Amino acid sequence: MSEAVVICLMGPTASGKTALALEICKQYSCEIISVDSALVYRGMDIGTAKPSLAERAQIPHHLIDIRDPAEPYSAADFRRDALQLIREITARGRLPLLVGGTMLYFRVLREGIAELPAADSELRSALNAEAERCGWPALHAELTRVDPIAAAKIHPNHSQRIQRALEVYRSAGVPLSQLQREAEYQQEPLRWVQLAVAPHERRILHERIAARFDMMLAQGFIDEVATLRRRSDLHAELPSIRAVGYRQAWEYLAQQTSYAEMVQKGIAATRQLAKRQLTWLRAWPDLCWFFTDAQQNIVKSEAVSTSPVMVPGITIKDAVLKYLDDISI
RNA sequence: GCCCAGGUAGCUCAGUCGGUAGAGCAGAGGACUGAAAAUCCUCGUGUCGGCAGUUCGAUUCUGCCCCUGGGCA
Repeated sequence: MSEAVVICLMGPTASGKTALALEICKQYSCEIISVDSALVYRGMDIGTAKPSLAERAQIPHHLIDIRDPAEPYSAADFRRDALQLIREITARGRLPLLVGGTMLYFRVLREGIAELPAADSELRSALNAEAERCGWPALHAELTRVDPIAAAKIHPNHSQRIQRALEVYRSAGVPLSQLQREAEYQQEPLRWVQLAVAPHERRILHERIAARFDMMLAQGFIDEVATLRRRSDLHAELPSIRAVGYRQAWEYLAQQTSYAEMVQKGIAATRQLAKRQLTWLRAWPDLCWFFTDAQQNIVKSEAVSTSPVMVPGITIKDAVLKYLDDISI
């Protein structure tokens, strides 16, 4: 029996992944697995550009609306959930189509993740309190004593990673670097088809991001955030509320910024997200790239092994479907 | 028309007691193992509004002009 196929559709935010995924679903019998750390949250729809209920009624979508905004979700949770879904979808005789822009999730899914203690909110507050008193470089110095290998890879200002490394050491009693070294990553026996889509010019992506943010505002994004703010248990430190757009709207509703400033900062934060996603993608192995113009037509493409000729000028939908056909999916 | 305050990086502004200038934001590049839409690192030459004067040397002082606020008429 040949190994199961998994299609990954990656790209920066606002590159058109969602629409393209639905086109792929028209040709192949797929179920979509969302690879997105913000789409997991219920009640966060407009600002995350979540696929509509109508779209989700057409094609099964997974890992959307699976958490309350007060609850955490992690890369390790994602790996477990996604592998389970891939098995189930394949068993149904369908094709898993993974779509999203959370590149750490894609990496952890393919390459595995070490067995580590889960996040511990009490330990984290304790570490935050210590950092408040003596600063992160002092905690980095402590990490150098207990786990010099991890400390060498972490910048003294990198609060989040210093905190995590100390959290692991204190709760497991073993250095993070040792647990990572001892981890055995088993490769899943899957055939990965990895597609990347992005505008060939940054300017086009920036225009799409600005237009989409304006559209979200017109669709009632501020009301959506106001509804979240009415809950007493949500606050600005939660991963959900720190999401792009939500953080800025939250500050605006708390009267910490003007409306104009909120719009400008929200758009800038989205651009910065897209830039980080592109940094991941540039270094990603075995990607088949599709670069588009403002009309979502192909400007050029870089296929990996089979290198089908991709005619510039055809739509990205046709180009991707042709590619999938060429490699006999 | 007169008076006042300004005109310095894409934006907001600091500064140079005369020796051609630097922060924040934006932007670019990079990193990334249970918060990842997170978090962190690196990157700053721009007719210092224009013209003239003083000076070895002017973005800085002086004069005139232009522009933008605000005030008085």
